[in-house]
Amino acid sequence: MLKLAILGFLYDRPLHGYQLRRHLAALTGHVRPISDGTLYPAIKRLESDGLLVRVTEPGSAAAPRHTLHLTEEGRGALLARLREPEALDISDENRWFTLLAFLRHLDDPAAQAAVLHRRLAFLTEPASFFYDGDRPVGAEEFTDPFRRGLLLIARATSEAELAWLRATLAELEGALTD
Amino acid sequence: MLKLAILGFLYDRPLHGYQLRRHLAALTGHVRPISDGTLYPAIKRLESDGLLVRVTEPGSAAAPRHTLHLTEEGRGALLARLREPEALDISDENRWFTLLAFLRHLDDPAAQAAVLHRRLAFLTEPASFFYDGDRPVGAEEFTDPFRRGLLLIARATSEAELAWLRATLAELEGALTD
DNA sequence: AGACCATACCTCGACAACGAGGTACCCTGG
DNA sequence: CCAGGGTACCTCGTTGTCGAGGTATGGTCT
Repeated sequence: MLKLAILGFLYDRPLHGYQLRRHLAALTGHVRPISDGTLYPAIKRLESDGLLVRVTEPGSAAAPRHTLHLTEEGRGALLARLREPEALDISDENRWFTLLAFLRHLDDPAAQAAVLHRRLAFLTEPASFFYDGDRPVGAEEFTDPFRRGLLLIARATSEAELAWLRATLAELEGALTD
Repeated sequence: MLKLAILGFLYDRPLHGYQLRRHLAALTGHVRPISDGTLYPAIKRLESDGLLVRVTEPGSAAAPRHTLHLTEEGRGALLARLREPEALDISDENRWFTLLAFLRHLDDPAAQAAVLHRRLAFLTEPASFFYDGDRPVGAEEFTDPFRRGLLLIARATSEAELAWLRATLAELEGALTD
């Protein structure tokens, strides 16, 4: 997820580590802050994989800033990841949101629509949170307000997203046949 | 999160590993499946921490089943965790949902209300996903449908949850003053 | 009898993420 | 003049998670 977000932000423009940290903090930070001890090793991994290069800028600020530039390989890696996301990128809320934040980089409405279709399929799949043996237990059956709320919120969330997905798919696919 | 879920399920009734696995699969599995290589070491950790005991049942099924029973310490650990959740339990959707699933075990409406208040405070905190410098960028400003959708869905989700939180808090606190 | 699947449990190596700590510089205010 | 805070980067040990693999038994289908 971190890898995806780093590539996504750098696709727009080169940034140095600290700026990247702030962008990441805005995107996912209020939910799950990323620490330095996570970010910098991740950058190193991406560098040694050849997805980005660090350009040292001697001037300006306190410590020597390493501006991070995506390589062609890095740009390709991002696009490949966006085009064919892993199963977890589709199902996990946090990862899906990260993917959504950068899906615009994929400059192909058909491919974008395909990704949205995968999310649509995931959300319309029947799934329950609780089972009594093999029988799914619905929200109405719970006497405690918390599990009832859990199911209610999950339903409201997925309905809001489904509405958006269907509208956006119609838009994208309308543009295709023009 | 896994620890919380294991303790939560075992609080209701003793289970053996395989049953636990199925309960976990229902609760979080469609979003983020847990593998055996995660579950069994987690059980061992809880055992060596004295939070549960394994009782071997020689009869019935294929392999000897180890039925897992919470100890008094385990029950206490769950209640303590529910009573004073970590910051990530409040902010991270997945972890919050897990917490919500077991909050009924906390047999004290005031403590339950306190936890909901923390989530309420978190959700009403102003936070934006994207910034242009220091200025937060709103949904309306994006031309790409994906970031716009991201913000729209996030808003719808949090509104649904806020409505439920407020209603449930009123209920819980109404019960307190009776 | 043999193949196959579900049940049930476990280990191992690899890796991602974390927090705590450290280094070093600049600027501002007392 | 120097303390404190922001900028900027990095390391290290610990923990959690994963996937791939292994072991074993009971039941079903052919």
